[in-house]
Amino acid sequence: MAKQRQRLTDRKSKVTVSDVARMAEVSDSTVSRIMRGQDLVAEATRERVMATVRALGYVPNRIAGSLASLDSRLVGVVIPSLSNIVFPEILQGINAGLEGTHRQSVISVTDYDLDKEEVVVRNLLAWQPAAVLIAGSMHTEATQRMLENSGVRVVEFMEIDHKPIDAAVGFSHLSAGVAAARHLLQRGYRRFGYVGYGGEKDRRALMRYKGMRACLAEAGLAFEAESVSDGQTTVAKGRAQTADICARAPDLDVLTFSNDDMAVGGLFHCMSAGISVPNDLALFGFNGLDIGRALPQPLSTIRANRFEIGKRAVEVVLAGETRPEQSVIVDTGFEIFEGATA
Amino acid sequence: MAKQRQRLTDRKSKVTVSDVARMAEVSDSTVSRIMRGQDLVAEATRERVMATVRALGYVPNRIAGSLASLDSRLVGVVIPSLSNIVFPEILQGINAGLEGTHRQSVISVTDYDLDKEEVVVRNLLAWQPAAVLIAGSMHTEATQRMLENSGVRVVEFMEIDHKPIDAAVGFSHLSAGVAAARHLLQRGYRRFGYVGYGGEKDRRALMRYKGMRACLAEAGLAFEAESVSDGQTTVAKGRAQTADICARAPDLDVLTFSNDDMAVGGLFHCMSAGISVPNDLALFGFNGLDIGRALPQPLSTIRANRFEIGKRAVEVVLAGETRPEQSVIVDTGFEIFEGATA
DNA sequence: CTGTTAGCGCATTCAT
DNA sequence: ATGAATGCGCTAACAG
Repeated sequence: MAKQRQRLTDRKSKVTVSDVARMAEVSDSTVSRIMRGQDLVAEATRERVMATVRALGYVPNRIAGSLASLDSRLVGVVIPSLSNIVFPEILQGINAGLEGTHRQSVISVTDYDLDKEEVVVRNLLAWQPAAVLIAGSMHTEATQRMLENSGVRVVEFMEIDHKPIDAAVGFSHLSAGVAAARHLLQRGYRRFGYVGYGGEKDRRALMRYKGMRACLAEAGLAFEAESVSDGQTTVAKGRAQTADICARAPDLDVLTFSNDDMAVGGLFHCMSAGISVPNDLALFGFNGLDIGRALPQPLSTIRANRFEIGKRAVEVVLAGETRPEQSVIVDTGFEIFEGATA
Repeated sequence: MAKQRQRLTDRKSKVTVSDVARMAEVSDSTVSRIMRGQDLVAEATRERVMATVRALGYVPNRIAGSLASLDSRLVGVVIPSLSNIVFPEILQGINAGLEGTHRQSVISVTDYDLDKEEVVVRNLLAWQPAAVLIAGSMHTEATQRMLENSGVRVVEFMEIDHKPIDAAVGFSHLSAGVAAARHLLQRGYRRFGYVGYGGEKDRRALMRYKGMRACLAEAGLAFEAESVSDGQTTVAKGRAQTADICARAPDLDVLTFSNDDMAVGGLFHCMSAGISVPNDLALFGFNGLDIGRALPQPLSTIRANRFEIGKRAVEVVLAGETRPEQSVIVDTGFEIFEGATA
């Protein structure tokens, strides 16, 4: 009785199915059916029920619903960073893929820290997600085990240079590095410098670097100077590191960057310092960001499609609830964009 | 019996508190207490239980936990876009503010569509979040009502030019527009052009525009040419629209942009077209993005602190579970960055 | 087409 | 310091 009264006055007290059912003079199940859009209900009752739903401002409790149906409709997403523009782009692809399904993404960020990733994955699995989309292939043993044993679909995205837990969507960063170096060698460059960020933390940037180095080695060459910084990737760092490497190694003929942000900064340094690009010094990025194409000289780079990686990753998990016998690998590829800086 | 056996073989079947309790020979409540870090348990039992937790790979089900405790520990976040870099930056601030608490953010994107926002908010509230952080102050009537009646803390972030439902964190975009125009007038500019995106959809860009226009009007001036595009904000669009407006109105002396992305594109056009900045044409942006400062000529702009907006928004909801009598307004401010382009 | 009956997995009294 | 009982709000058989 007291509780009853409270229900009517306390704005925060939740309206439940039973409240709606009682007022509409039907059973709970009927309300539940209607709310879930099942079509085996009489049009008349549906309308009556919907009217009281609106009158009471009833919002179904998905927590209770998920518990009862053992389906949370959640898709866990684990990314290393939000400050590197490529990850928001992947999130856009994921959202696009999820659009129209009844699934919701829950995003967690690891800051490129594998221990943090472990915590984040544990917390995510606690929500009983229908699937987990996780950036990268390198995890702690515990993370690996949790993901394997969870039984849910797991897509490791960004890279495909490994045997996935369940599925992988992305491209080979090693091959991308090789392709970049080969392209630049073909164009006649011989004296290479490297400007990057993240060091050991961004394994994928490292793989591209290794790919380039291996390709150069085959040609009897090596990077003559390198500049690698910590933390996040920024245009400002690219500019500063380029200034630094130009001072230390003035005779390079091409600078390869871990990514476009850094390369754009490199170009800005050259503009300011009066270095003619690509005649005095050529620049080559990685990612194919929008900004690179809008520069006074379009940036030479390797394009990869982040949006598509996100979208395809979702498609893989939507394709089936259970893991396939054979792990799935989707190669979204990459392509050289010639541009005007190399 | 059959179910029992399934539990042991089927990797997907979940381990529950009861499984752990039975194996560790304690009651469910004891396991529950331990998992929640309550300290009124004997060290010996705790260790025994934790050992079986690890052995079974038990992960507590937060859905069940939330239902039982009526606390989801979720914070709903509603943003219009992921492609505009300012929103990922705000998300970083939100994550930073949430770090260490036991709260998790759940992000939804509206694409600047108020009807979509309504759907998204309804879906979010279904998860019984402890709070909702939502960009902007303009909502449909239904959205407004849902948020009001939800009883949870609601922070509208980005703008503070309105009476909030509960709290607002951000700054006055109108004032920012006025400040920009006043600054440029003081520096002697008289013939203004405007380059923007989003049209009616990005209300905040519109507010800044209106602020500028009002300030110009006071000085007996007006924008002599304008170029506004649809869709998302990109450097490429800024460049194209600047080219367009320069062709149509060659005698302007300053171009104001809806934001830095567009302004950077504008600068790129000028570089390519041999227009001397700021002598032939001055450029003024908005946001204070990293890239603007790394340009050969630092971009003149208004800086606003997105990270802080996210962080402060979280602080407001962490400050208390119930809405204060008086709605809270946090002004994170903005500042003119002189730069070298105006 | 609609109602009844049982849980989903856990947190929370209240005992002991 | 630990256990037993109750219910969070909803969905899923199963009846009718």
